[in-house]
Parts: sequence; C-alpha cells; structure tokens
Amino acid sequence: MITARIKRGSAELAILALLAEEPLHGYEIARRIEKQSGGVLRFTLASLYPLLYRMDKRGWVRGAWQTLPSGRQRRCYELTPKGRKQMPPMLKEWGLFFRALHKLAGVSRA
Amino acid sequence: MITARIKRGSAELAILALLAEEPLHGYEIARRIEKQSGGVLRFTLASLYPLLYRMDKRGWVRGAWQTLPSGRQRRCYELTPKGRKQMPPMLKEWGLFFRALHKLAGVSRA
DNA sequence: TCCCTATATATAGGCTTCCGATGTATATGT
DNA sequence: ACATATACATCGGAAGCCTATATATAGGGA
Repeated sequence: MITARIKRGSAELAILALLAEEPLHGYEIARRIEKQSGGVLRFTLASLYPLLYRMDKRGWVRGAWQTLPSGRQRRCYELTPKGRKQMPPMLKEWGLFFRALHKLAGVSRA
Repeated sequence: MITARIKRGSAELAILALLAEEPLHGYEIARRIEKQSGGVLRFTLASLYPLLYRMDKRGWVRGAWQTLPSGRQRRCYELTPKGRKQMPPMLKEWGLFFRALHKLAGVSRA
C-alpha cells in the first residue's frame, strides 16, 4: 500500500512541474510559483537555491551557467529524464494525501 | 491575502477533526487516523503524544485521566471551544494550498 | 506456563525541510 | 543620485515528524 507521509515536500513537485514546461533559472522559478499559484504559495529564495542544488545532486535537474548579452551570469535549470520520472508518484502521493485529509477533516478544493 | 505555507501541519487538523466528533484517547486517535484515511495517513505515536501536549498547552484540547474498570489509566482528550475555532481557517488554508498545487502541478483528488 | 500481540503512555535523539536575516553584485527607471 | 528589480548565495535556527527505546497491563494461543 502506498502511504503518503504528512510532509511539506510539495516544493520539489512544484519545481519539477514548472521545469517540465521549460527550463528556468532560480529567480524565475520562485516568481512563477507565486504567480501561477495565485499568490498562495510563497517560496523564499533562501529555500529555493539549496533545494535546487539538492535536486541537481540527485540528478533530477541539471543546472548550467548562462552568460546573458549584458555579460551577466545566471544558472538555468533543466529537467532531466530522471527528474521527470519522479513526478507521477509524487502526484499520486499528494492526491492520496488530499483525499485522505478530505475524508478526515472535510478539506475541499472548491 | 491568505498565504498557505508549504508545511505538513495537517496532523493537528486531523486530530481536531476527530475530536470534533467525540472525545478520544491518544492511542485511539492514531488508530482512527489510519483507519479513516484508508490507511494512507500513518502517524506514529511518538509524534502524536507531544502533539497532544502542545495542543493541550494551547488550550485547543483538554486531556483528563480516566480510570477504566480494569483499573488501568488512560488520558481522554476533548475538543475545547478554542480548539473548534482553529478548524475553519486551517481547512481554508489547506483548501487553498491544494488548489494552488493543483494549478501548478495537476494534483487531483480523483 | 510461556510467549506473542494488542493496548496505552512516554521520552531521547536526530533528520528533513523550510524561513528570516544578511550579503554581494548588476541593471533599469526616475 | 537613488530606489527598485534582478540574480545568486549562505548562516543560523525553528518546526514537524520519525526511529528507537522504555514501561506496564490484558488476552489469546502453543
């Protein structure tokens, strides 16, 4: 039986989902999480960068330095096949968790 | 704007929801969380008891020792009015959070 | 009789995950 | 000139949960 632990780990899923659409750099990821969640999910940069390094180390994303025309540097992250494989089980686990919490406490999406 | 932090804190909500139906002792709470969530939410007793003490300290629940006919003792927890008031905002926050995660990553309840 | 499981509470120690505060540096608008 | 936005980075710490362990009683099966 799949058991969904009670945990916050939704940040990783959010990042994977964003990078599944297109490669992004850190600062842009944070902005999109806030924007695309309607301002609900706030995510500080102090949380984001260590998270990205960890996901890079695991091989879920691959970061590469870019040099902008201005000469400025930034790190662009791309989803790897291994990272893409992580998504379905995470989606399933969160779905299960949500349904369970709904059954117990009546949490609704509406 | 209400911002839902990314956190696991669902345990407190689950406990409040169970105690809203009827007073229960710790061991029974853990059993019901597992049972009523279809085995999805697992919750170790080592997490549960400190949580109950904290909620008692905050005045959300009130624990009282019972002596069973067998002479055995156990602690029965009851929801307080203050505890009941915590539920609607928590439900709202979790609802917002799930909608946001659904928008971002496609987490579904179905 | 002895052991195993279930019931019931409790604590120590530690891990993961996230946040606040702070720092550095460049680009852009006013 | 100055404020704001962009962009990355780290330190320290808090929160929330788990593993392991301890204690003690009750009931069932070998």
